[in-house]
Amino acid sequence: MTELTPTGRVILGMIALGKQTGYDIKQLSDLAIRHFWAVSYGQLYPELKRLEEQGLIVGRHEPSGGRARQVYDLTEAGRAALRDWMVSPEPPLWEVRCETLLKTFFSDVLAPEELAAQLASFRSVMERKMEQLNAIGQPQHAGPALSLQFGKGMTEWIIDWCRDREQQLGTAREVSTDA
Amino acid sequence: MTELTPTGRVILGMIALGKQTGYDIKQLSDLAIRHFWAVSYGQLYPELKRLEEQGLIVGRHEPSGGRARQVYDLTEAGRAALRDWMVSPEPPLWEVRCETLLKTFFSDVLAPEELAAQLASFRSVMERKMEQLNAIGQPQHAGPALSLQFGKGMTEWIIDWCRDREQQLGTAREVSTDA
DNA sequence: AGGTGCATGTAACAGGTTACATGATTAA
DNA sequence: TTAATCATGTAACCTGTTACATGCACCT
Repeated sequence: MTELTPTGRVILGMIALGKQTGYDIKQLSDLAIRHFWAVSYGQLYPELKRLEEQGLIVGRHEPSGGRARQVYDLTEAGRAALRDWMVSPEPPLWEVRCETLLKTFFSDVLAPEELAAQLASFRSVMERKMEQLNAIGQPQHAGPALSLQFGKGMTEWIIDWCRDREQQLGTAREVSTDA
Repeated sequence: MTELTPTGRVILGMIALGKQTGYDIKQLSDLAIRHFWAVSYGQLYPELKRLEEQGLIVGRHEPSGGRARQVYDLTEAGRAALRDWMVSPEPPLWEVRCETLLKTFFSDVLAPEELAAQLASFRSVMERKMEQLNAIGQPQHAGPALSLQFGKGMTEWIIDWCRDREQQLGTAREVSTDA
């Protein structure tokens, strides 16, 4: 069984969706999946070569004009490896790194309005993310549409949570100044 | 200004909360913050030494019985560095890596029940996480309580989302078999 | 002529995980 | 006596980011 790296999986999936060059894959990744999976050129291009060595993809040189351009397709082995991963029963990876939650955890050394400011800063990051998600428009395929819907839903949930906490922190402040 | 690594920040925060040894910090990290921030020994111990070299913490050797034990405290510089980070207006880091969303994005090559199975597998990961969060009990401090509340809320939101999608996929299946 | 987009690539670095090694203490 | 817990540490590895370098094509 061929071992597939995380980035390798993304590449196979993207090629299956019809993205044929490293550049194309990067474009779509940044637009549509970076909310839950980041891809960088530093991983992408070396990984394309590795996948070709493993026989999971085949590339052909197909310049567009005088511009160098490498076009990839899945091999049968590649298609099989993608499918194996897609239906694998292994517990899926789920990782979150949230600096604001870390600060929240340690926030007993902060004044209420300082914590509120941190939550507001986080909220504005999420609001910008929401704008980007809204700018995408309805995807043609069901899979991308579903994952976009998840992204919007979760982002909204987080925005609401922050707003609620900020308000509570503000109210608590007022009450304690009144007293 | 002293540059603080991500793990360095966690350490300073944890020492401020009264955790004095590498082991203690790791215990509390695994219990309470691993849902949004992971810490490993391989980072922890080298980082403790680096922080001491930088003068942000001071350690003293304080064996418990014949058992080697290094106890750390914040210095004034360390307390200042922690505070600087805590109130920093920089846009905070927010990163998610979700394998199931990746599969969802590529799911047009799957049958509906195969995608549903993937979502169910993800849901069971989140349900186990929820059990762990429920096992924690009400924290004494406000910060930890807040971050726990976030963790529970977001986990529940995800569980609900998965259940809804699974049901829709099941229903769609029935309808299409009926037709 | 110059800026944006298409297109590929790498070197240096940062950050983190896994697996292993070691050994004392404490409770069953 | 033996298993769990306390306690520290590192080497090898993996994965990924950042910053840079290169150059053509197309539009204005």
